[in-house]
Amino acid sequence: MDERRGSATIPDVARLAGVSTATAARALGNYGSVSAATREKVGQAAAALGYRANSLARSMVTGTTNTLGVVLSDIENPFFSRVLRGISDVAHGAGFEVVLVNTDESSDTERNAVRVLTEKRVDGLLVCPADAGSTDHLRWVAEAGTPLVLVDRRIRQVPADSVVVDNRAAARAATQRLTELGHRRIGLITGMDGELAERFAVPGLRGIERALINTTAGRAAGYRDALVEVGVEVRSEYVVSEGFRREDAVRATKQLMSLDGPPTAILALDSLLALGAMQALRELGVRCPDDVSLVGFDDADWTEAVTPPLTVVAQPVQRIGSEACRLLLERIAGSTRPPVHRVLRTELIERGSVAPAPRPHRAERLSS
Amino acid sequence: MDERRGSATIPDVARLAGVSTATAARALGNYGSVSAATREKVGQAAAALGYRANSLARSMVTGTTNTLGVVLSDIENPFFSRVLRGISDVAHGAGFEVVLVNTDESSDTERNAVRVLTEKRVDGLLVCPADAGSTDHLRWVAEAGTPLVLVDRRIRQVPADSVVVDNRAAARAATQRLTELGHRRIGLITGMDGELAERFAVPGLRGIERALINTTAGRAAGYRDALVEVGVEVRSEYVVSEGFRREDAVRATKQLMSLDGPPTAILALDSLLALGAMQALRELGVRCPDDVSLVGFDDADWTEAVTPPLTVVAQPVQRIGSEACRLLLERIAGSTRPPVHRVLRTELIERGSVAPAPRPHRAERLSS
DNA sequence: TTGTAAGCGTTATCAC
DNA sequence: GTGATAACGCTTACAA
Repeated sequence: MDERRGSATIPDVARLAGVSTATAARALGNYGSVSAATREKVGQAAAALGYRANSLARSMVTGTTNTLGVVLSDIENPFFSRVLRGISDVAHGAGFEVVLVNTDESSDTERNAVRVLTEKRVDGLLVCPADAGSTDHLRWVAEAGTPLVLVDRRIRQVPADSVVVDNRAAARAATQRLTELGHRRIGLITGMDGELAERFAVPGLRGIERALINTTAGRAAGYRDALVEVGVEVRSEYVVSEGFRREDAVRATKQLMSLDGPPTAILALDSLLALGAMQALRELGVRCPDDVSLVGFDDADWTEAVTPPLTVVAQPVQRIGSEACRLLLERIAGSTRPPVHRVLRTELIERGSVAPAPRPHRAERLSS
Repeated sequence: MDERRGSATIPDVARLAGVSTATAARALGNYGSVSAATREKVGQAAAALGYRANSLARSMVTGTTNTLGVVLSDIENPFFSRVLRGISDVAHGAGFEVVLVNTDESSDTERNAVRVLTEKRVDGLLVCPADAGSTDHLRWVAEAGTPLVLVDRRIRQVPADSVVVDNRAAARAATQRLTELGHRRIGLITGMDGELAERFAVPGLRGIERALINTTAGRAAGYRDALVEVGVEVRSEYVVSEGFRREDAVRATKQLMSLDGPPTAILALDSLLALGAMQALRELGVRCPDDVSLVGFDDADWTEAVTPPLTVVAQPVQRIGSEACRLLLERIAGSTRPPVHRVLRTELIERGSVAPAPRPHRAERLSS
């Protein structure tokens, strides 16, 4: 009724109801004990004044905000938006709000976000760390006692729970499937940025373990594992890194197909890259899977609808978020057990984009 | 250094630095005037104690939180995740945090979210309203003086800024392109839920204006407009609403194609529905665009990579978010001009999925 | 430039 | 069950 700016406060309500502020507060906040009669009176007064609680004041004294901070690379990326969905569902189910920050893989932005969020006194933090190198801010958070869970990327130096996927095993399984079908010349589209790609540009991808925190690197390692298993040399021409966008994968694929002994199969390390590979094959007039088999990562919604339907490594994306949030809530509730590290399983979903290797001439096999 | 729980406060820092709390606060908060020397002293003391500001306390006294509340239907939906991206970029650029709530199109959840967010004293609210029917909570917000901007859906009863797309014109343009190419039997896959669909189940979609706030309804109206323009009767068999998921669109498409005079073109009202239509055509062995032309909404990343590349109505999705956020920031900065309603333009992107109507027998034309 | 002291709107601790 | 009153950590007149 009374539409004053700055709205009514508990003392206002108390005055109108003819009780003390303490009583009014108890009635409005549903704590302590209040008689039914006063509760009613206070409720009416509050309604009449259009009273709205002030969470800030409450948080100041209770020391809890019922808010979680979430720091991700890029919410526009379907992977992260599904992770966030998992987080959000669990959080809201438990009565927590979610404040979100995009880092765009910038470590500085991340550091700043973590600072701002702790200053806002979030009850806990979910972070998908941009860089495994600079982690002092995360260590600081963990050690300062703010509950923290690492999402999708684990960093050993940070003593916090984590939820990740076994990227290495996933890529290995996908590559194994291809070698089983006789493929020996298998292209890998990684999307790694220049710096990272250079680090791996050593023969046989041997630089890779150093950066296993990195999702892409883990997958690349799995690819190598599978090749080594069947005694195939890892050749650097077959590993291309042009960037993470679709157009980059188009270029990468064309580059692969223009090689002297072009690959008979391609593994694309995420769904956008797979999309680009698919587009490139179409543009080149190369038939999939007849001429080239294609395997992607992430079971995006289009993978089943395209022609041919794409064989993919599916990750439990939403569960990454929900599990992480669940762990965080346990910490917030007071759990003090040592850091937990959940590794979720992936699944190879076989659809139409993979076929046995064409023309498996013995000579070719040996030469690759 | 000193890792006490609950961390250091301004008085602690002040004591260590040998100054008053006011001075310390001024130094730490970068306001008022402090001599370089004291600033230095205070800074050192703060570092030594591991001081972190408490935004809650600051907000209590300043009355501003530098936080925006964002209420959307479903962050997992690529459309909303891109809207959010637009919001987030503008917000962070201006020093605001974003707290996000998913409503899943539930009006109750939305109402509750709005309450919680105002109690948290967000500086402004961006809402994509679930239901045009129950809007008292939004009116309340607007009238209580909390800046509010409606995103992607306008509600006339709520006196707030809004940013939307001209869905009707967009669908009309797409349909017009099809009629220009000689198509007369044009299927529409709307995805509307049962209740809504029923309301429109009157001949010629004449119930549609009543719910024009609804995105889907606006598009359906545009479809009708274009047909009416060329004197084609709107036939209800050609308008199917099986739901919003891909599988629903698959069913819907198969239903359309099994009609006596099956459509020669299909308009799918969002990107997931287009995906389903595409899948269904493949499963049916119907060639696109030779047998049936297909137009979708939203320029999703896969639309250019599939075979054939999909003709779509592109919306400036991210700009919906960024514009909305910009308007909100203006309000927060104190603008008191009357509500602004931005209507963003869409663009028909013609790719390979549309071709002239096959076998345009005069008889068929008239009969539809 | 610096210090004193009065709030901001709650909850929490006591008495009664 | 109810009422004073002291925090919570900060900003902000106002004075010095």
